Amino acid sequence: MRHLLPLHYIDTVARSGSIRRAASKLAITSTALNRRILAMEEELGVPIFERLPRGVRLSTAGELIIQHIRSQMADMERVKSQIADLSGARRGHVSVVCGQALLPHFMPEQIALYRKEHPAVTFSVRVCDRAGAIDELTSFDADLAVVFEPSRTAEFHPVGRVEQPIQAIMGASHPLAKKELIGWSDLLSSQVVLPTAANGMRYMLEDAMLRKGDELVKVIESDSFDFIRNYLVHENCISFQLPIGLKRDNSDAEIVSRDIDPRVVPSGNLYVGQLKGRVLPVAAALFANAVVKALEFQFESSEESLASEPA
Amino acid sequence: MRHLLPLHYIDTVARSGSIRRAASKLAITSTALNRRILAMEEELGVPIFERLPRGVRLSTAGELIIQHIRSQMADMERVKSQIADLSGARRGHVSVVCGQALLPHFMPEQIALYRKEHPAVTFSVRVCDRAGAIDELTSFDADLAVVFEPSRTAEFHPVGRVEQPIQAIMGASHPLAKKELIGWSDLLSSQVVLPTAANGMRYMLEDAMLRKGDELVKVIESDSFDFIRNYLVHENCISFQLPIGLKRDNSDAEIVSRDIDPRVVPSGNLYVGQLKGRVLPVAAALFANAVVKALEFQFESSEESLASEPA
DNA sequence: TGGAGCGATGCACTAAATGCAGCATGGCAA
DNA sequence: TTGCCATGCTGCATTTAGTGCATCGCTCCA
Repeated sequence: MRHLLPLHYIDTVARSGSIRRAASKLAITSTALNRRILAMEEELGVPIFERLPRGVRLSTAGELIIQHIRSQMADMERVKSQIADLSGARRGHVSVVCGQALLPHFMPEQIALYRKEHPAVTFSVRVCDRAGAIDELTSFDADLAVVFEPSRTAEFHPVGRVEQPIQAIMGASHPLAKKELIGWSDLLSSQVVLPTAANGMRYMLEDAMLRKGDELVKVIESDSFDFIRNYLVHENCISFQLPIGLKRDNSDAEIVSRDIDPRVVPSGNLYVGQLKGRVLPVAAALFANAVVKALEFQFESSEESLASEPA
Repeated sequence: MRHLLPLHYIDTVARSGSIRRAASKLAITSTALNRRILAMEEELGVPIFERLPRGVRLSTAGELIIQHIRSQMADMERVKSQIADLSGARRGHVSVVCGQALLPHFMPEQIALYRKEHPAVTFSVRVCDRAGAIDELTSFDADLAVVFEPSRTAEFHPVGRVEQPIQAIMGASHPLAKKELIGWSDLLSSQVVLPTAANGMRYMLEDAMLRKGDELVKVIESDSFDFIRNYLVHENCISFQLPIGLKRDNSDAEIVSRDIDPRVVPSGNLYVGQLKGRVLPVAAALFANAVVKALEFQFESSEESLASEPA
């Protein structure tokens, strides 16, 4: 799209933090880019960027503009996707951010299922913590977010929700593996491996500790669920995971999962959501729909799917 | 704004119905315009216009695109207005469509009041019937609509509402001027002057006739309230007007207004609204606010102002 | 104090956009 | 049917806008 090239330029400069860096990304000279930006600021009557000795930064006006630009570019994508939809072939790109629990089973399954129906639709999947997901949505870098206990913002518009009780996971030989329900004293007497602070489960566990006035024995902290899971094979520790991140038939030979007393750690919610006020491209909207349906089906929730804005 | 010049071109062609006509409006040659459009369609991969022997018409894809274009241009105005707002001076343009009842007193007062606070804000006021108002909103030709009983659409997002009982108006010497409350039999025995079909009051009166199974004696029909009012001075007829269209202190020497039995003609609603999903420029949003407040104050309604989208 | 990185500017150059004249086409009225 | 008009489209010369190169002045940092 030729006419929003200038917009793309500004966006790139804003992301790069310097005109020269942006220029090299855009494969033009810094001169040309610089002058386009000057011209823009000229006709706008307001500087978009503050000039710093080491580069540029968005001015207050620039913040407004960049938001407009990103929404404009995203909306153009939506229009193109709708046009493609007219001519029969459903094509387009869906950009999803999600928590790590979605990575092992749910997301791959869902995307594969969707792509079986619409092979011309491409996907990008990025991992995010609760706060990062919102950022990705507001910067229009992601169409959809699937997050456990997202940080509350007015920007986040939930389109689906399903309850997810946090479960304890451990190596098959762990003593607690014999119990059906894990209580608070079990947790206190165990060595625990925790996800890092940005994680939604960690957030809820911290909350539980605060209420109980006790501290868990944190021996290892990691931002990788994959690492955590594999570590439990080697040492008798306990960690945590959401049902959606576990094999559905509990067929993992190395790792077992156990319910936690809900009075100790209450259930959290897994949300599917988008940026408030945005109209998604057809492909993304349909995928969101499919995901919400799948969640409700898999966890036989009695929850109604949240009402979504009319397209 | 240079970068949305091409968009403006397409918009103008769509409105003009022919490339040559649009070109002359835009003060360029038809050649240049034609080629820009061809280029656009080229990079979009889809024709935007259908070529007819007498000009062009939007294709299905074009309909989608024009909607996108208009929303983009309107949003750019919003951004510019917000930027102007940053630098202290509240400026911008507010485009309002409203019913005729708003013209004699309410709108002039409100706009004058607002402009006293913000002299740099300019206004355009256009008169519309119930359906036309929605069209103006969806084509982004108007920011706000103030309409009596607007036609129901998902596109219309009400931000304020006030009840308006339809009143009977007549010359001061009319026999019914002696009565306080006008009943159905009074109306049937009178010669009535009616607004044309597109009008909201007419709509409600037709409804009343339908329910009663009686027909009023329509001697004159006009789309001008101004004409109707002045006609009543010359012949003993009855017509109708909303309270908001009448002098508040009932100080008109020539024309008197009387309540109508609410069992005969129920109250209608006057709505202030905008296009659903749109974020208004600061000036327009603030003006909308002021208008809603004024309506509620003037008619001492107990109604709450409807919740509006966060800006 | 010198070097590195940054944005801004003067100048020559290239590519894109424009205007002019003219083409073919399809409706419309005589 | 026939001439006429308005329409969208195209080749060519011209103008305009965008680009790249070399360079300046600035600020931070080692």
